[in-house]
Amino acid sequence: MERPRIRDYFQQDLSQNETITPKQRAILQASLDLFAEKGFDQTSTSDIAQRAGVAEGTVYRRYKTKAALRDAILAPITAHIVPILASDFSEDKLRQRYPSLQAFVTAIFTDRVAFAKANVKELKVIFEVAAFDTERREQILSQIAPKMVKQMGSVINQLKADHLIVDWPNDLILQSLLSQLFGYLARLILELPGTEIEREQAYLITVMTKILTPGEHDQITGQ
Amino acid sequence: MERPRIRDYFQQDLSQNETITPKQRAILQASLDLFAEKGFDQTSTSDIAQRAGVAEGTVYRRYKTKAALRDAILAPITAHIVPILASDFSEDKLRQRYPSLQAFVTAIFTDRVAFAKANVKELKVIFEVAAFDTERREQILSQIAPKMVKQMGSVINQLKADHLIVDWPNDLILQSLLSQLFGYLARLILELPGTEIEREQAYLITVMTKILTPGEHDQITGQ
DNA sequence: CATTAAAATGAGTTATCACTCACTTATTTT
DNA sequence: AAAATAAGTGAGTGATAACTCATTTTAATG
Repeated sequence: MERPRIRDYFQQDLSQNETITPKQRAILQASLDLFAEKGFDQTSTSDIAQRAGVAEGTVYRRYKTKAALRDAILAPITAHIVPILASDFSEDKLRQRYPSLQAFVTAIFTDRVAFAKANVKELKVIFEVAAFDTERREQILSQIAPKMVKQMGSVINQLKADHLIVDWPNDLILQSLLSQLFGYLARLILELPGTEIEREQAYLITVMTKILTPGEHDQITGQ
Repeated sequence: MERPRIRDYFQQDLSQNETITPKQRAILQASLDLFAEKGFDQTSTSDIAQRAGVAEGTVYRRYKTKAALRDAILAPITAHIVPILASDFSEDKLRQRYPSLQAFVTAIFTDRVAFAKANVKELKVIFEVAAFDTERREQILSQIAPKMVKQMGSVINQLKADHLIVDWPNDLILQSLLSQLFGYLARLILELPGTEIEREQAYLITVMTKILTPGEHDQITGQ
């Protein structure tokens, strides 16, 4: 159940070249918390200073601008979200052959959901950027999407060869999987009321398995 | 293919009590456009004035604050999104019995997707508010969710009685449907690259039909 | 056409907030 | 322990942006 947190990768990143003081760490933590709570624009640098228990000048010691501060938070997310979401993940989970579709779906999803849970704040910050900054959104996507399509694609092809999965184009398969995951994450991030996480998770796996099971309804309708 | 637009309901709302001048209309339109493009905080009132072709003072004539301006845009959305998303919709589409699951899904989704397409800007503004304003999010949800659950629930029950749909709790059924819709809308709103709308829509219906078709995989797994 | 009311204007005010800098405190080096 | 370097401070600054108001323009009314 121990999941890597983006925070940890951040620490790791820094300790190689530079050191980070406790106050600077407090500033990063406060920024992350506040950006996730109120959004970037609604968070002032004096808010951050107050929450971190430092003077406002200290906020500007390491990071020249407020935007740079956000970038510092986002950097490890975009840098490590790729290995976590695709590569690293593939090493552990994608190499092996899956006996059943259910096994595949369960492996993938318990993993991804746990990761998301451990990094809700970071995801919220990255979603805010992606929502209104077109350039950055495309940049982030261009980092993540191709690798993911490739990695997952190979497993899907394997499952296709074993006739364990529906014979749809890979991008469409990924899309419906991601939609379900995305819908689940949205409820998680927004803390929608009446959400019983355990029950949902089990259901999510059932639904996705069902989507992917080969069957009679598999021809894609419409013109 | 003619879909009601939130804009129209807005106009309708106003013309009952007060009149709205062309300049005030231009201000509302400019606000909506800019809020959707850049986000609320990144839009200044002088931006709005410029886009609308009026003086900045004019912006403040009817709406005392910038927030009130956003509220004025949001009001008809939250007020009419309920009838459109649930009631009105139920009159037209939910009353009739559906011969097949596919017919049901197609009816529902072509409808909802067309509506969303016609109101992308409004949805974007409402999502921004919902993302960081907890109170408003809950308020909006409390308006929409129960009615939707009730309306859709009756149709789902009908389909259940005819054994046309999987025997899951209604809230879980709605959830997976909404996840797929939500995932689709996200791609639509964010204009993700490589999105072929027609193909996606057909696929969406196929996936949702598959989810809802009764079958062997229907017991919900997990502890 | 004259009068009155409403709408619109834009220069001006106030407040906020990102950011700076001269200075103090802590830490490391010699 | 003295000197040097780095970290931290907080009052201050400039710019921006929300908002006001005295005045002008437009529209409505008799």
